[in-house]
Amino acid sequence: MAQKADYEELMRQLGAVGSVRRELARILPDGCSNGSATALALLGRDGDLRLGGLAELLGVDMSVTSRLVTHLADRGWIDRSPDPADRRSRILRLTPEGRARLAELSDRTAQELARRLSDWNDEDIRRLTSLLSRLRAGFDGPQRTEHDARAEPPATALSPCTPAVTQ
Amino acid sequence: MAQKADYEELMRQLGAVGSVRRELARILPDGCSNGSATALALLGRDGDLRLGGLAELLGVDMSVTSRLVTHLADRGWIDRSPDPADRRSRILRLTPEGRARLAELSDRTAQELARRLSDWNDEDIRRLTSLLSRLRAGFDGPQRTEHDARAEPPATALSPCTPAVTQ
DNA sequence: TATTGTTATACTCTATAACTATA
DNA sequence: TATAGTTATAGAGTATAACAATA
Repeated sequence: MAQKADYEELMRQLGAVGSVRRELARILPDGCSNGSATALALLGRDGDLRLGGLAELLGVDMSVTSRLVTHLADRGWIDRSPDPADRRSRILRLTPEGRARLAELSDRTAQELARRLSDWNDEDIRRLTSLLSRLRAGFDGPQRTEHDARAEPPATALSPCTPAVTQ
Repeated sequence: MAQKADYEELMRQLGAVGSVRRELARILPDGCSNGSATALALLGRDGDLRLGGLAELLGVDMSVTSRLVTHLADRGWIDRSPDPADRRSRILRLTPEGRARLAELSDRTAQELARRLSDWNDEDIRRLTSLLSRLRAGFDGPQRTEHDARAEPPATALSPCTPAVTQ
């Protein structure tokens, strides 16, 4: 186990991520919150999803995701086709307009990050991404105590994109 | 400049930090939000601060900080003594009760992080902390465009605690 | 005049709970 | 009975703007 001071410092830096995200959101166009942008990106990367799956990827409650999805559908960026396998669900998919929107968002975001992180090399960025992915994996699911940790299933749906190797 | 896909993935992982922080906040005692805990930690680490300085360290507006500080003072965890150098300001300082509270919070947080990140070694944690510190540094202050970036002063008050070396 | 801090207000994001429809 | 999703509501957390006191 690491030193307590190391954990404290990690906590402080995690808190600062909030202001970074708010700053990044400033460059997004109208109708595109951070949540909208993330949802579009996930649908662009992972293809068709159901609401629950998207909620899990976003790391927020289904109720939050439901309203977000309504927002995106109202703007014509996604469509919701019936799920033939389960009539309670619908399949979420980017429309061509949504894909164009996503491309624009990606451009803006990449441009802003390149500007803000001009002194970072590719390796730095990938390393941070990988570590954040591992961090998230550690917080998946509800709290399992140290007692039942080994009995737990390996937590499927959220497999990080970056392999998350230690080094 | 990194690949656009790398930036996109970084964005997604930054978004996930929110749910990690919410999960961590669940173990905090009543009256202690993430903001309260962070403010106590900063006052514990950096000693006396004025409201503006604390706001800058927290990365939020002074109005937000003002209410947070009132909350902490109401609970007797900090006191606000007059600043002899500037009668508009007050000096914020942990009380003994605040220090005890902070110790308890640190214990809980370290315990929870140790549990969640049981497969992390000290080096992993320090690396993530260092990278987040650099990330934050890149987003300091208002947006400076690439045109006036060099004319900008070096942004004093927020020197990251971790040296933020590239490796 | 400019700066430090406070307060009022509104906006965004989030979870909880009650509900509907389907499995 | 259990699950997927929707909606109503409430609670954090945040910024903007108007203001007071002081520099």
